[in-house]
Amino acid sequence: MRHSLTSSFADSQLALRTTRANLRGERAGGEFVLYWMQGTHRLEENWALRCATREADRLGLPLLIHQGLDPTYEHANDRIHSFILHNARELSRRADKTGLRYQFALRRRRDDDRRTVDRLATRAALVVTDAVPTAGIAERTMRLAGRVDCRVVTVESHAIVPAALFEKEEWAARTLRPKIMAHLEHALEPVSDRPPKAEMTESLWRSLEVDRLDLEGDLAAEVARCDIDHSVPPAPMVSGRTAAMARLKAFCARTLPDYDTRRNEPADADGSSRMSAYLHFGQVSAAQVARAAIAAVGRPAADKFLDELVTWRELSLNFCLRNARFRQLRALPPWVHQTMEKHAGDRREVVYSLAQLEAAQTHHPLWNAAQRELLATGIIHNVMRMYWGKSVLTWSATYGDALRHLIHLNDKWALDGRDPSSYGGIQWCFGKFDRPWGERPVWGTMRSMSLDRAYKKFDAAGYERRWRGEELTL
DNA sequence: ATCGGCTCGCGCAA
DNA sequence: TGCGCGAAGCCGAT
Repeated sequence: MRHSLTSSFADSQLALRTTRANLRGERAGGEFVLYWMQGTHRLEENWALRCATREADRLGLPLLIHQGLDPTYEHANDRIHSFILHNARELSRRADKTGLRYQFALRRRRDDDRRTVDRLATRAALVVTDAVPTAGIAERTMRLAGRVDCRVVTVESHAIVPAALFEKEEWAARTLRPKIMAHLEHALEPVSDRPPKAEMTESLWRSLEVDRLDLEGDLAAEVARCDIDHSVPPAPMVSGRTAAMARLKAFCARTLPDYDTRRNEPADADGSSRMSAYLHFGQVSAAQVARAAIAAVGRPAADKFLDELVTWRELSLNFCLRNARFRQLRALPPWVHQTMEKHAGDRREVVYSLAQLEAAQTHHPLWNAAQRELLATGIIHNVMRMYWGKSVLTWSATYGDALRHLIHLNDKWALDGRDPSSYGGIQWCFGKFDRPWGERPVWGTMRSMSLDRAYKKFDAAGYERRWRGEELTL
């Protein structure tokens, strides 16, 4: 059964996901409700958009969806810029068809201090935006909330089960799993989406036309004109909802039935869902992915995939929401700190600089293959990601260097860089969510993993061949 | 090929 | 207070 947005189910979800970012009131005489789209780049199953739509209806105002892209975010580059811009083109076309007003502003130069959102906010009754703890979004939101003189609220759309239900930092997957799974079925019930009742007049739409980018233009040329790092080229993966849904459909039909075994084979190009980039930018909702998986193979069969998509993904969100130090060693549990202290002086077999790691110039061909996959595609296969991270842990002068280098490489090159799941995954390599294991040099009691042993477990040679160098095909 | 020990602490049962 | 248990490991004994 489908719920309308006025049902109590949607009401309670929305209430759980919504937080005020300042204590100001609605602006009297505001001309529209502004949804500032920061972290959830979709028009469906977007709780912030639902919130903004409902507020617009309550106030009898039209709704403006505004998305902006600045050159100032950390590692701003062609890969991330073009992934966002190509999705924006699709959003714009879809908005036109569904009666939504969507616009995109591209700030090309760092010295351009125009603040499009501020200007829009001075005419809005209130601002609704996405609640995301990473990628600088929470900080950007708080700065705006302090500057503008109207209400700013944030809405969380990342999780299937509202993150607000879990107030404290979870210890491990096993502590969150039973709680989150108890809510899953209910949380997956679909809610229908409708455009706001009040249409925006053409004159209002035209009067808001400041810095509005023509998304039908040459997007590559737009990216080239931006004051960003042009050394990170666009990834081959096609951005946008259409591509994401096609990939999801293929994955559900072809891979999901044998997911338990195929997921452990990094040489199998179609063995994993490859949804992480789409999920990171919110181009599709995790709930939709989960529903598709369950519809395809049913409940026990989909459980392994759901454990990753729901439990581990939302464990990472909980981590980044509840632990402000999610990018630092400080976030790790006491037993890790004790063992790091004890082994800080252990001799490292090799120490690589960030530049050597980035250039995939280590002594180990399998590690270099994973790094090349990252450089070429913006993705490292799930299984290889662990070996990639665990290896750097032992190849750095300090644990802090290792963590910084991994976060740098991932934030800069990965399409899901800056996602909570990325930080959760990297920190897992340092013992987060894990338990201690047998003590060894450098590793201490952190779980060790050996690249050399990988050849006995899966077709590491095949993976190595696949990412030998020149081949950049997916 | 399989098994246990390595080692910690949460969260539940009692 | 005790006890079971845990993303994917490693190593050595059998």
